[in-house]
Amino acid sequence: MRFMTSLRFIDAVAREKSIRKAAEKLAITSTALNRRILQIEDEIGQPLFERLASGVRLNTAGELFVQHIRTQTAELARVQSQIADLSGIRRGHVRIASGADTMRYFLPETVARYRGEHPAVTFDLVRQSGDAAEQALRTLEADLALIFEPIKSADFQTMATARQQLYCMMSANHPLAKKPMIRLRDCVGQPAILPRADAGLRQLLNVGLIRRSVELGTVIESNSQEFLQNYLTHEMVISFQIPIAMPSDLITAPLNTSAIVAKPVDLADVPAGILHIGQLKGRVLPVAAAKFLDSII
Amino acid sequence: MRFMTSLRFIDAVAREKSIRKAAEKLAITSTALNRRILQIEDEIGQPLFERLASGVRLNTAGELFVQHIRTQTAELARVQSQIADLSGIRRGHVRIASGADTMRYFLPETVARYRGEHPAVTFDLVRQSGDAAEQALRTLEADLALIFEPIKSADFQTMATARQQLYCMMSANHPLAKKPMIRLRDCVGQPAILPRADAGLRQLLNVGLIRRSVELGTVIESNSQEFLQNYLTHEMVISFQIPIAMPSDLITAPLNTSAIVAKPVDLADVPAGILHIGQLKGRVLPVAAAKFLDSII
DNA sequence: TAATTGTGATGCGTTTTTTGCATCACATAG
DNA sequence: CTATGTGATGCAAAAAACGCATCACAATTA
Repeated sequence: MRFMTSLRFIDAVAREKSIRKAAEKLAITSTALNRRILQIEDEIGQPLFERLASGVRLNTAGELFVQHIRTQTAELARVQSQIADLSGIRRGHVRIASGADTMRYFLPETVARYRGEHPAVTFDLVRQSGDAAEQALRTLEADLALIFEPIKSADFQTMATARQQLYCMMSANHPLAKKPMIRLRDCVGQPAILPRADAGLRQLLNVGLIRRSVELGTVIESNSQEFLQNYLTHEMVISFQIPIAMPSDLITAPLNTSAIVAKPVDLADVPAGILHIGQLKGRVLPVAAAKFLDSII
Repeated sequence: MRFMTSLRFIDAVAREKSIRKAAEKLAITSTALNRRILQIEDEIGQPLFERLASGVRLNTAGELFVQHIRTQTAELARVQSQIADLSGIRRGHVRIASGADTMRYFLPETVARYRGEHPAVTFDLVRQSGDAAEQALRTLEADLALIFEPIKSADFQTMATARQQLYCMMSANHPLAKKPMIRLRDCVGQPAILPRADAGLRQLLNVGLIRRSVELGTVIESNSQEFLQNYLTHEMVISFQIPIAMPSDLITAPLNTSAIVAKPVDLADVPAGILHIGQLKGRVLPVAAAKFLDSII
């Protein structure tokens, strides 16, 4: 990196405590090195080194500046490696960070439909917690993020939202399965298996439970959607889910022979949560990502 | 700052989304600007801009790099202003950050003795909490720090230590004043005035109190040493202090007519705390500070 | 005390880099 | 098809960086 040359030189002189010695290591003459230092000191407006008979020595200003140089150098290396990691990124590529909710049905369907129309566009889909997804936007590791409640960062710019009512899921022969709608008080003491605390769904549910003073018998926590749903066929427990993470026929055709049923939770107990689709605030998205976002909206 | 030129240029092009427009604003020709950009892109190893018919546009790598440029620019400005603030700093100057403990007697005596031998050396003495003193070392606002327990940062390099036994202070006609040594159980329920929670002494004392299950009647908290000590003559309360913060004759000549007495707390109840004298790890101190440090040791 | 060694600073001619002009190739709008 | 705007490139001029020789100063050595 050309523009770092003078800074590297100053760092070298600080380490060697001698312009001539540093010049030798840097394979230039001492005069050239000396003049670079004088120039920087001139621009800073005050000396960075004390001149001694035995060489040079950083003064306090110099220590501050060298400290700055070293952190900047490390930062630059980090950015460079991050850019190098990007080299595989093709144009016409969309990178999406999302929670597990949308990875089951919504994103597979949406991406497949889009790729049907634009086969040249490729995708990266990273399953992450909401916090991690926001972080991925910030570091430009992702173009879009789908986050189900709550949005924590002011850097997140919501481009579209979808209301998602909470559903209670259970085996078809569970006592609660006969009700058309679930109240939280129906669930008091029921053995339940829940997503972990970092999931937006869990946080939404917790608020409702506290408000209604209802305690569940939480027997299992897992961050695996597949586990939560498949476990329902093995033990008489309840779980919770949002429609976007369920097979569409579970709600639209609830009279089928499926072993698992989903019943809506009364909105008076748990209000609908909001699924946010968004990007990093202020960022101008790559064309492919912007087009895909349009198609979702 | 000369070495920032190419970076400033890239930032300008990113803002203008056009090399020619940016060149005009920067008062150079578009060819010069174009070549600077090509050169940086060559060094990075991949393009930072997409070339469109209507101008240029950052790609993802470019966004990362420009993000880096902007933070670096802000950081540089911060360092520059910090350096500018330093311009008043004279050579032969020592900057010390310390808690209140050492400001009363130890530092006045030590600095005065040193200045007797080296009248040209000047001093800055800043009274701070332990945490703040460590921070001052890190930002190079101080050369040396004196901290009485606990050291929290790995950046702190202890150069010398002094064991300090805890003393209990009270009015000379306080019931406890007759004892040659104080046990914590003697203090149960005694009205006490204590330093605030960020003082090392308070933390040391708390550990002892919890271990011995002793509760004091804490009537006043203050971060002013003067208040704590002078208040003892007005109300029958106890306080605690370490020798370095007390007038030397309080301990060496306890039979004088002073209205206030100090009695050691049994080491089995509260172990001696350690006063750390140190600097920022890895730093080469200014000559004056190094010499002064030697004289303390 | 005097000579020697090692340090950073500086004048000057040379080399390298940067810049500006003219021009090309390309895309878009009219 | 033309006109306008864009970034890229060859070439010569201008500017900056460089290297050599040398100076001034301080510390060390003889």
